[in-house]
Amino acid sequence: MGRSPCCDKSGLKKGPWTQEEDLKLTQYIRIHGPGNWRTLPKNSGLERCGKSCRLRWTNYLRPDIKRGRFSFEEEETIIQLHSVLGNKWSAIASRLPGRTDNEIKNYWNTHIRKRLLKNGIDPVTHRPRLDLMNLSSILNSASFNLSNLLNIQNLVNPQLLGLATLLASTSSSSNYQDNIDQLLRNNLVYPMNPNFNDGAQIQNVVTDSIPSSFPSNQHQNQTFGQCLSENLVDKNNGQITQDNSIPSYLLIDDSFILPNYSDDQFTAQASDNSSFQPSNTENNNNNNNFDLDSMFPTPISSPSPLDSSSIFINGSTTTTEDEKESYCSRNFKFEIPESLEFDDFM
DNA sequence: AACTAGGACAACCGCATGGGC
DNA sequence: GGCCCATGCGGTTGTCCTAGT
Repeated sequence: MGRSPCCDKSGLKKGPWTQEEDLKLTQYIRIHGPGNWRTLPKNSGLERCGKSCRLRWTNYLRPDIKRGRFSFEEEETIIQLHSVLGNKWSAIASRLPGRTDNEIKNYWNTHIRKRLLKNGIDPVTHRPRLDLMNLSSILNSASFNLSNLLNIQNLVNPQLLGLATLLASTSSSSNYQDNIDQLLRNNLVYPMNPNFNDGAQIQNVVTDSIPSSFPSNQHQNQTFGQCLSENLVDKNNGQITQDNSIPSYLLIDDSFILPNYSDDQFTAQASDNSSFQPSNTENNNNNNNFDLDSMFPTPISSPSPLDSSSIFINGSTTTTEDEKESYCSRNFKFEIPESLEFDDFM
């Protein structure tokens, strides 16, 4: 049986479209409008399959298509939507005016997906790659001395990996909130301000939840935090809430700053070159599962006290390459020695 | 300058879906 | 309800371009 072809393909042209063909198609649609794709080629004089005409029109010739490089905001939107919708490119495209599903799909596969992989994020689940996370236990294993062999200890902080593993693996357990709360109590993470499409709705809430010890009054225009979904924030009390539908890496990667600590405090460099030195409040939690102080040692590989990309400046729309590059990896940078095959971890 | 590998993106293919008859 | 057709969708392939050697 099998489905009959959409048109008789014998003698029909395939491959890249010529300017002449584009002109024919555009002029025909300008007069008759899109649709009736099966009969369009015959009526317009094109030796193309109707399906091919439709694709050419919808993906390339349509006048409302926005061409050119994706903006930082568009990229954020794609990542966010993909974490919720998966490979529903048309659904994602419907929320990005001027962008086609094909364009978004290509951009995902050629840019975003690779960047996520590079930064240890599974592009399908949007969670940290647990196989990478297992490096933590491997590195801590007394019977396994690869870290010494490769001098990798200076590149990967096992405890940070352990934290990520915990957050990822306990996303459906009650411990999850405990761990987040613990980090918040110790000012080791700060809820971040959304700079996102629906951010305005939750901006105030998140701002309110910034620890009082943080000298935010010095920087009226800058609030800290990133919360990619209002589901993460209880609008009534500003508390971070657990939502199992949100991939846990978002909580880690995009919802919290994991500052680099040095001498029990961290410094941060803002875009206006002013610096922050929030006080480090007392750690009153005696039930630490982690050695929190040592979780954020002197920056592992970054020369600056705190990678400036870890600060998300409210309202900032700057899109430097560094910012883009760091978007998916503000907190977890798995720097793998060149001598180590990245594919070995996959 | 020539060649090659990899990236980027346009286009294709097969299947799914929905509406009309 | 079943069939056919038009269209939509997502995965894959093909082609062009560019950087590196």
